[in-house]
Amino acid sequence: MAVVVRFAPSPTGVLHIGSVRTALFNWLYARHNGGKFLLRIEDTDKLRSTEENAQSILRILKWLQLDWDGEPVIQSSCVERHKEVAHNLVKEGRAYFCNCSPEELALKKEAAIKDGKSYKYDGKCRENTTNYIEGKSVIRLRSDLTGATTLNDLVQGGIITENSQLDDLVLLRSDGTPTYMLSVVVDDHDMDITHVIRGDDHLTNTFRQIQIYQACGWNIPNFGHIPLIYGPDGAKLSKRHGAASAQDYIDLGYLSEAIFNYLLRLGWSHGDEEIIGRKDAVEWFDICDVGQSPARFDMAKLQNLNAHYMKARDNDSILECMKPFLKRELSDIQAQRIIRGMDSLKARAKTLVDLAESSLIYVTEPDGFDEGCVKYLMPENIDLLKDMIEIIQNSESIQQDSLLESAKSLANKNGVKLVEVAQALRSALCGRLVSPSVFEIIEILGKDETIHRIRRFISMDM
RNA sequence: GUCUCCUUCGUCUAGGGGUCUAGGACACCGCCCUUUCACGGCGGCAACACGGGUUCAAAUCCCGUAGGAGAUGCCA
Repeated sequence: MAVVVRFAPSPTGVLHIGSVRTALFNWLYARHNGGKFLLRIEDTDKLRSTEENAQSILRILKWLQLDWDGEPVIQSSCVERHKEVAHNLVKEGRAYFCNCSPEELALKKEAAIKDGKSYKYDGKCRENTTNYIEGKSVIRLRSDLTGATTLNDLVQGGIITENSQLDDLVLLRSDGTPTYMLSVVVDDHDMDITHVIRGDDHLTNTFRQIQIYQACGWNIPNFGHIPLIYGPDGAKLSKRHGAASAQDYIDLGYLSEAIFNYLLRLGWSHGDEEIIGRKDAVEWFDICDVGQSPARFDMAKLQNLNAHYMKARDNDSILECMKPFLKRELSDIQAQRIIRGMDSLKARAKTLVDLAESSLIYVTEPDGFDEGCVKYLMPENIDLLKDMIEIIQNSESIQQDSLLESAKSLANKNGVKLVEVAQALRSALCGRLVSPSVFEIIEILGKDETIHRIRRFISMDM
């Protein structure tokens, strides 16, 4: 049987990082099995859905290279079909018109809670298949409330639920629009979905949906419910934990391959493998291997992975990725400097934000000096810097190895350690005490810029 | 409240009855490398939630307990 899966986000907000993982697992499952990965935009909540959100979801899937097959299905365009299915169900006696008002129901619910009982619709209108009141009636499924339903979940295993736990769910609202429960089932059936892989939060809904499948006389697809992603405190990951949307992580300076690898390893593993690229992921992934327990999001591990993938990228492509974080245009000479210094820069950065920040040394002279730099404006340090200016000026080549040797002998001559010379230079050139090798920086900056920055530093009054 | 699911180092996980004095990775700590900070190398700390069974043998199977999460909408 050919595998057909789908990712069905609703464009009522930004794409949650947990949804991205759901998309990833669906995509991997499809690609691993040579099946199809379809997309469905669930925009039936017209009030909250926006075109902008829909576009941003597509953009993020593209960013992660989770390519989908065919055109996305827009759920709102299937509404007539959903209605038709609901009304047919009434005709067949599998559903009915319920004329109970929301107020009436709310009262019953309140009473049930007061009695400490769980509320379920009492089936008052169960026999009504004829009296449809426009604008008032809803269509409810006549659920089978006897026996039990068994779900063989691909991730969670066998789960049995007593049907008596269910009640007659609403299929069509009083305004005539279909509910989510109906829409998903109809669309998944119409799209020939064979495997529904989705978040754990839908697990209990699945038993209701199975009843809809049965009422329609349709084949029930396979289900796989993947655990939700938690924040560091063990609650569902959300905005209050900081970054929760995919866009948040893009803005934080993470590479798509780092996100891909991190999300994949969250709840899934392949022996001791940690660094897993797309090719191996497709080859190794199986939904059955996804863990049953929820995982907490660990930013430190993501950062580690991101650092790895930044080093793995070639310098030109990493510069392109970093540009948006620079928030300024680069001249050719600035770009060339950054490229030359990139190997050293990359080794020190966890994110593109870090990288952009540290690359600034090749873009402009320091626009401020860290507190610790002041020390290097003491007379004896200024003398060292003046000597360095002379050395640099008189050097035929400012190749970093020879500069290092010169600095060593200068330090020696003055009875100080090399670190004194290096930190004085670092202060002058970078305005801070942390950077790649100062001699590398000098080599890349060139004689003129280096001497300019040192003189500027010496003349500073701090 | 009711129903459902989950529970191995701080975190992600390996483990599917004996090979477990429980393995890997991140984080953390120490050492080495070193002009700073990183990178890298080496080493260390650290876990089977608890209680009962089953078995010659249990992290692994079963049952409870506790804790956590989700669902219980005319939201999706």
